Amino acid sequence: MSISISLPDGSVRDFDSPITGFELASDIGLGLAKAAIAIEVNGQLSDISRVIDSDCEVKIITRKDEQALELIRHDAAHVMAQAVQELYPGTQVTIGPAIENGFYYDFAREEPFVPDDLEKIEVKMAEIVMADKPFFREVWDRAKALQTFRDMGEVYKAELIEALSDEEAISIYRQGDWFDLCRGPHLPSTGHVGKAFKLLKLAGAYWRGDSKNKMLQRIYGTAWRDPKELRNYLNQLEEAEKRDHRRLGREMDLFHFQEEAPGAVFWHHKGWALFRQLVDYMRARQEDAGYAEISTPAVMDRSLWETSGHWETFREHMYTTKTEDDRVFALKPMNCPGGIQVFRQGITSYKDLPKRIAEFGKVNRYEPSGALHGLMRVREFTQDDAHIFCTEEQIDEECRTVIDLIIDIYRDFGFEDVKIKFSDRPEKRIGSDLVWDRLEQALKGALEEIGRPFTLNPGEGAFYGPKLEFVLRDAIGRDWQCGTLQVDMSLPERFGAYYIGQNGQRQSPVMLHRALFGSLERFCGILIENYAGRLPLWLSPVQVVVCTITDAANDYAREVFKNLYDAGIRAETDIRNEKINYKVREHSQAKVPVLLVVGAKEIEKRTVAMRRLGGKSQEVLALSEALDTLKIECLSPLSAN
RNA sequence: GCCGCCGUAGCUCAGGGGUAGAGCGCACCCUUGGUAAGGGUGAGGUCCACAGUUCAAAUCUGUGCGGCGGCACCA
Repeated sequence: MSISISLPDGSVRDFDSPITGFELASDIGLGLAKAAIAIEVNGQLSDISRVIDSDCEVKIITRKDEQALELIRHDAAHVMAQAVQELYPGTQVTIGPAIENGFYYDFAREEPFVPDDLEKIEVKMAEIVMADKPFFREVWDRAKALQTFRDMGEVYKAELIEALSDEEAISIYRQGDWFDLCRGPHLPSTGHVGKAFKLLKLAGAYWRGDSKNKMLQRIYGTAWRDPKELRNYLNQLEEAEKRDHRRLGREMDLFHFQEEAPGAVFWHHKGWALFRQLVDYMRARQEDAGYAEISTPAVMDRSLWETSGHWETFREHMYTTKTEDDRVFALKPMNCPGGIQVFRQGITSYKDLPKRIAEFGKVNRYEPSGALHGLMRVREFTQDDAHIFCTEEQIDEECRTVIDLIIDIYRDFGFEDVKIKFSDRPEKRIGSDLVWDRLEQALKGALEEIGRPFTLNPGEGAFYGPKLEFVLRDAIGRDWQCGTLQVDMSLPERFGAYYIGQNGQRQSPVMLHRALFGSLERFCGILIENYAGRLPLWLSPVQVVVCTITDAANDYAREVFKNLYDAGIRAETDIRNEKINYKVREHSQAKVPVLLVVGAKEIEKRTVAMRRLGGKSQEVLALSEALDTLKIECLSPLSAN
């Protein structure tokens, strides 16, 4: 019997009998054998001790490889579990995978862990790592495994074993006296975890991710190849914290929240300036794209929500109010029912379709308290909503136009990386399966025609129709869901909306629901974080501050300001009795993109000293020249097109 | 909603069973200074709310509200 193993460099090695990964590495070189921590067999990561008994492609994994991180993290989870069980006897282990940037382990224990426990656990983990116990893999008989874990009182592990299919091997990994049910693979020994790990936070997590189940205690940690990488990562976390829109919102005087209005934004003048910019921009884009803007009531009678189906499918998220005369009203959680009422006025001919009706609608949704998060998840927000009423034949083109518009608009805000998710029928839905078939087909068809890649999100559609979601990636690699496009035949029918077809008969239109920013509030949050507060000039709440060197320049500063104001630039003057250093520092920290400094020299020559945010130096320009430059730079991308 | 942590000056935070603290900010005064903090003086607090324990509660206990980190949710 001979086995031939091909290596990544293209070479092939033949062996007379099965060999382990370690033996293979030794055969290649002693240095490699020393560095080897795992192998990849036909692309599948595996223990270094694994026996190779057939022809295959093998890659020896060392600490330098990307896969090493996954192993280190997974092993760190095991080491943590052992540490926890040694420190807190009676604690049950459940699952503990490697995740992006780290790992976690879920434990079942009556008493809660407290933050101080993390330090103790870390110390114990370090001991286990120092002990450098080898990981041994064992395959157990199902009955034995079940019995063993049950005897140990590990009911969650027993449940996991029961859930494993018959053909799946029940593997156990042992590290010293401690062992765990685990699919593997693992590093050669606990020592390989190294020192670059840190426990980060405690959290609750439902068993198997289901809120009907018991809540477990999760401990999150991070682990890296070496302390330098760890430090790097921790710095990254700090940096991310600095661009947190909630912190910047306060520092830049954009908005605030307070107890009496949980999940609702108090927009300050500067934040509102940003918000208004977004609305102005979108309004112009939509007008160009043939939309007509409307506005509909915030509070409407219950009967309308019963007709729309919201009362049935969405009620727990709706704010309602009962009036003196015993009528029940609801605060709108969506704009679509209102939009349909406008469409229903008068008689629409097929010649009038498509009708694109837009609304910057403020909606209120009673979100679970734990979901609230700054501007990103609120209970009251504004959608750049629109409803396109069209014929079934027009779905395709309208969808394609919307998709193009979204992509184009995101680009104007600096987001190039946009992903699309396609969601089909959910369990809780209205409308017949036949209609769902047609709508899903139509939406998917439009997407395919455009030729943009998309991923499938089964069962995640809206209750009235399938949808697309547009996910953009920000400057530090986080994904945000913003735009959405939904196809709907149910609501128009429910409300008896119709148009007169070519044959003179009433027809029910198709309704496309779409939002591009999604929530204006959230989009503001995303922009703030994406730019770390340094918004592009056209979006900046304060574009220019005119700073004086001494109060002899006050009049000139006012004149410069007047010029800026007349040019439509959002400007302020700073004529306080402070040194220029102080003013520069303060406005720089407030992320003002342009400072114009004026003193005696500038007055005399009618110039300004322009300093840009982040710049080290300044440029002295004639006032008129500075105005011309700024006028152009402050324009929104709209005018540039 | 669930688990854990937290709530003290405008902000960031220290303290802690018996007159409430710092830095920054703010006000006033001095200073008119050329590109990331000039100096001095001063004002500012129902220590989240309610209940309980106690001679005495900002401090301990409970409940509520809110925030933070996760989980679940995001139609």
